[in-house]
Amino acid sequence: MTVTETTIARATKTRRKTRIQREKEGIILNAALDVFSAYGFAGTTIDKIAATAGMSKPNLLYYFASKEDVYVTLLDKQLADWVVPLEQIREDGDPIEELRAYVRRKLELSRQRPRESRLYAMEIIHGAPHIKTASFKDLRKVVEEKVAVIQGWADAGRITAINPTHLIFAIWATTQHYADFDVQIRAIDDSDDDELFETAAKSLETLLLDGLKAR
Amino acid sequence: MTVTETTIARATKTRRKTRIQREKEGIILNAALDVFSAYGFAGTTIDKIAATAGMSKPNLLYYFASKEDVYVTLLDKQLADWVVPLEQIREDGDPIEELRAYVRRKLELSRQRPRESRLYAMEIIHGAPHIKTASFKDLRKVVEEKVAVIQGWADAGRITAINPTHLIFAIWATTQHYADFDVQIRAIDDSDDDELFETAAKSLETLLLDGLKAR
DNA sequence: GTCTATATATTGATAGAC
DNA sequence: GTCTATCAATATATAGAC
Repeated sequence: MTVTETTIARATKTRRKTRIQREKEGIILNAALDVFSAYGFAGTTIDKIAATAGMSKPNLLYYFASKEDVYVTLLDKQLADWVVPLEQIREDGDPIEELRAYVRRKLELSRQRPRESRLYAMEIIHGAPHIKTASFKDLRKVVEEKVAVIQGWADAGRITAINPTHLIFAIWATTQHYADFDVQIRAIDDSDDDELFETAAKSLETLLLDGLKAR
Repeated sequence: MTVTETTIARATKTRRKTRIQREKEGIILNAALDVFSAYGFAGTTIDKIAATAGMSKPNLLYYFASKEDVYVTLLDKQLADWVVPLEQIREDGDPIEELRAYVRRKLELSRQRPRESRLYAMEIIHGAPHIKTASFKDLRKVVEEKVAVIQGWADAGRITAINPTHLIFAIWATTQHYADFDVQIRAIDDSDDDELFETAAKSLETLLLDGLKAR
């Protein structure tokens, strides 16, 4: 066996072990997202997560130090993804089209990742006890940046005057509502998934953006 | 002592006892609203509520049979108040003015009763395990009624075409956002309470209603 | 790495004295 | 009506065998 072969074998072995570990962690995190987003942090037991993930409680605790460890890992991941759609707004694009695309992205996330939306919403409603001040400062920085962009558009007369911060709040609120208040919406509206989200998208564009078109 | 006097004394005594009981229950419910809205149902302990209410745990359980009993009492109260602002929309009023007043009422509630808003939001996000199907049916009925009213305004050309159901969803989402996501909003916006809500009201009117004005 | 068994802590609810 | 003491049930986390 050559040195090269040995190196490859060792690297492969290490890599595979790591990959398996990551797979297990992925299974746990996916199960945890199910349970946390449905029952909240306090309402979730390690047993429930372990059962959902198809393993025993001590086995789960072999991969994560504690229930809080699992939760914070999940939350940090969500926080990182949180601002991405906002960051994608481009100053040099067409204002209405940029905002329209932003609303679409956020609504799409509500549809495709409602568990993440609910997890985040619950954490905020509870006063964000697990979110570091630094994370909020990062969010604030991105918001301030995009607020300046939108204000610039308004100043240039490319959209009508609006408070950009509250426009962003309104986009967050309306799009996330479809994930977070799903139960209530389903009790009121009988549309199937496709129809509901298509109608929501059109309605939100009309409501939030039609009034912004410079005349 | 005459019969009349005895009767009065007895009635007074009974009445006073009931009033005191109601006062105690009120103190407990207020404390419970504090704790439930901050920590959720599972995250709340009877001890925390009792301590906030300034009494012992067994004393609290003298007035309410269980933790769930306290919670459901609060939730039912909130459910009853929930649809009132919507019900107040009048078909024979000016459409934009009726909707404007509705937005104001909902925003005002977010400001003055944020705990109730958060309690309700958490219950919905968790899948509304304590809300009876009948309650949702009541809500649905009121929504359908007002959807017909708004649709009628649109059909008559008094407002521009919009999906009334999603307009109502948007009003709920945006107004409640200021109560439910308070922590996040405060991390982004430094305005004091008065300024924040005044700017929010103006922004929501512009965003949600300006586009609806018939032209 | 995964299991069973268990130590330790918390909590909902009750018993019973005053 | 209010208290102290306590029971019974859960749940987090660990010990230790395999």
